[in-house]
Amino acid sequence: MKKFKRYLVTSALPYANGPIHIGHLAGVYVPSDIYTRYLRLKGEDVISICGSDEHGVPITLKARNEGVTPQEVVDRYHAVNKKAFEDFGIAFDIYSRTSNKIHYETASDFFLKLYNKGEFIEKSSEQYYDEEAGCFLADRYIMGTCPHCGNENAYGDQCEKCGTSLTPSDLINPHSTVSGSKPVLRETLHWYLPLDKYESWLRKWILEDHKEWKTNVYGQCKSWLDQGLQPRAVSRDLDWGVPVPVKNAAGKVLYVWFDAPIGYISATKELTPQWEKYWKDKETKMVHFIGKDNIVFHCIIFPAMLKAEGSFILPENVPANEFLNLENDKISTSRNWAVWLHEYLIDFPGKQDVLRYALCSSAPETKDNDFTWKDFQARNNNELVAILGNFVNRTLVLTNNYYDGKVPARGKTDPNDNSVLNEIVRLKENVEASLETFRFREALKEAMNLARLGNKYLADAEPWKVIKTDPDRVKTIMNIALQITANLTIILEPFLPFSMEKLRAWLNISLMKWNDAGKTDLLKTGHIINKPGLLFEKIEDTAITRQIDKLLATRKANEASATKIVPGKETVTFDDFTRLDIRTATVLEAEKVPKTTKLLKLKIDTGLDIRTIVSGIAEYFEPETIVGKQISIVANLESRKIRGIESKGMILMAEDKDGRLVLVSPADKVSNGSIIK
RNA sequence: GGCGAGAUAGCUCAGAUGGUUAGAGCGCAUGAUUCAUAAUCAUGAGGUCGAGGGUUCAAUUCCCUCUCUCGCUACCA
Repeated sequence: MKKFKRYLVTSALPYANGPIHIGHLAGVYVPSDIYTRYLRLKGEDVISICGSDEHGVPITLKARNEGVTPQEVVDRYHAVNKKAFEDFGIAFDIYSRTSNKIHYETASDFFLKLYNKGEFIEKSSEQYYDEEAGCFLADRYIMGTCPHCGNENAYGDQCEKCGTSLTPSDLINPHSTVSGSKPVLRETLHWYLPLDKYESWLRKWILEDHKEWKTNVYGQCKSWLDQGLQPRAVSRDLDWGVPVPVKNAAGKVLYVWFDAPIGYISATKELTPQWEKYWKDKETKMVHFIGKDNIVFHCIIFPAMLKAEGSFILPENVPANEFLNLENDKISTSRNWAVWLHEYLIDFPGKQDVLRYALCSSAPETKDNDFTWKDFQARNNNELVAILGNFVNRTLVLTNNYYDGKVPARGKTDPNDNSVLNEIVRLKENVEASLETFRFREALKEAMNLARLGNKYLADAEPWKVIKTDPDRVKTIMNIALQITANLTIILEPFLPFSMEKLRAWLNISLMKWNDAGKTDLLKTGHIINKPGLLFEKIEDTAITRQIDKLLATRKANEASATKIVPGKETVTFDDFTRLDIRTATVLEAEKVPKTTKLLKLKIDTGLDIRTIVSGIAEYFEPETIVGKQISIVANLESRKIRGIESKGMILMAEDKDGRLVLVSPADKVSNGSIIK
């Protein structure tokens, strides 16, 4: 394995439109923190970089909804998250933010460098524009009626009612949320990064030179590369972000995906004037900790940007994790289905390490995983308390009872003693090997095996019995138990920093180096230790029940809002109504449109004619069962080509709250083409 | 529909270039023990390794098809 002089560890910049939850922690920040602490313990030159990602449309939207400025929104969450990370013991060297001046400069410079090198393509396209407000509209700023479910408050990119993804032109009655006016298409100029230009280089760099990357990461990259890369716009029309630093770019900012990863660079600049040695020296190992949603940005796009710039190093590894679920349900900020870090820190004061332990133990390293409060409780009570806390407690209590807290001398050791002492080294090496390959669950398990080893040693050696017959032998036993305890303070330090600090205070020692681990004389004979307290305490059912009840209340609230009836629409005239030509018809033939999931191609008899309608109902109807059914259609809807098939009209469906579609049919058979009025 | 990842004991996960009884932790059962927060230690029960086919002397491990979960992507008038 190549040896590096220094390390640059980055953790995905949390988006500053909401607080941090356990999903972020398990996927990104706990692993990156363990890795960083381990490297520091080894005495490596390492810096850990993070900060708030503060640009982008969702923040401007949130600001608008709350009637405040975007800066106020990001100030709020930046403060909350910075403090929560600190309190939780995520030891970044810097937690910066992308609304900083230094970031604006860095991002502008980066853009300009590429611009001057001619790395961008300039292209104009048509975008929606609000003539009243005088600005271009992001998809999110356009609202209208969802063509799918009739929700009048659908966004231009997605209908939140039925989950359908949309483009603004799909909307019925589109209007700008800025001024309420009807948006028009207008030409606008943007810069594109031609990712396709880097495709073959990326292919080699990832697929050939980094076969050691995690399979989920490698596979995802391969999938993107095989699909072929397209030029990607690096700018957009928005007034919140880093302005595009060239002329004729008024009202344009860098696209958030372009400026966010540059945030790693600007944060490093802010941290140290020596930033370039971390970013531009081949002997630096850069590692990006991210969640799986970020793979494409960190493995494809950002490396392409760095490569285009020319002077930067590339990541050695991108150990992306999968997602964490909560009590069998996807974590969701908007549905409030989450355990929020800042709330956890209030509900479980002083228990940072318990959450760190629980999240690391079941981190979604190879597939999505589930966090449950019961598991959290079990991890604490059966492992931290029973195995680790208990071993430490018995050792320190016995030492205090027998020797008044003075470390006894180790005399002659027997074969079992020796194999236990050797085992310490072996475990240390195992932990190290796992950490180097980003297998944090395994590393933690091996580290805990040291406490298991200690418990077994005490049980086998039985000092409480031997003390009656051979007190000298007990000195050796307790010396070994104490050396194991001292080793724990090193090996578990990256995982449980708060508890190990406590333990060091009881042992009356200071923090040692990683390479001291494995030594069997960490505590000198005669060294005085202090009276211990409890390293961990049991978590009672009531505390767990309270958390589960909190989630149940959330679920109930969500269900109530989900079953809420869509509000009535505004009054229309009778004339409006009669403009719609709604009729009965009969399905003659039905077949699935090839290579689609939802589309059914139907031939129907409308009484007027036999025509084809394509409808997105294939998930709820088998072609065989729908043939012969009498249905209702809107016969005079303008025709539209779907998947190359001319669709004339629309089939009427009732959509249940769970999204299930049901045909709207006449109660008795009537002749085809009967008017519905 | 396309692509990627996954499916192994009640739970969380290892693992095998194909080869005698498939592993660990937690949970569970039994026994031992009392220094310790009813903690610990030992032993044990639990798996046709997602389903079906194929290749092979031999497959859970290789190949094919399928099902389910997650993600990306196409599609929904």
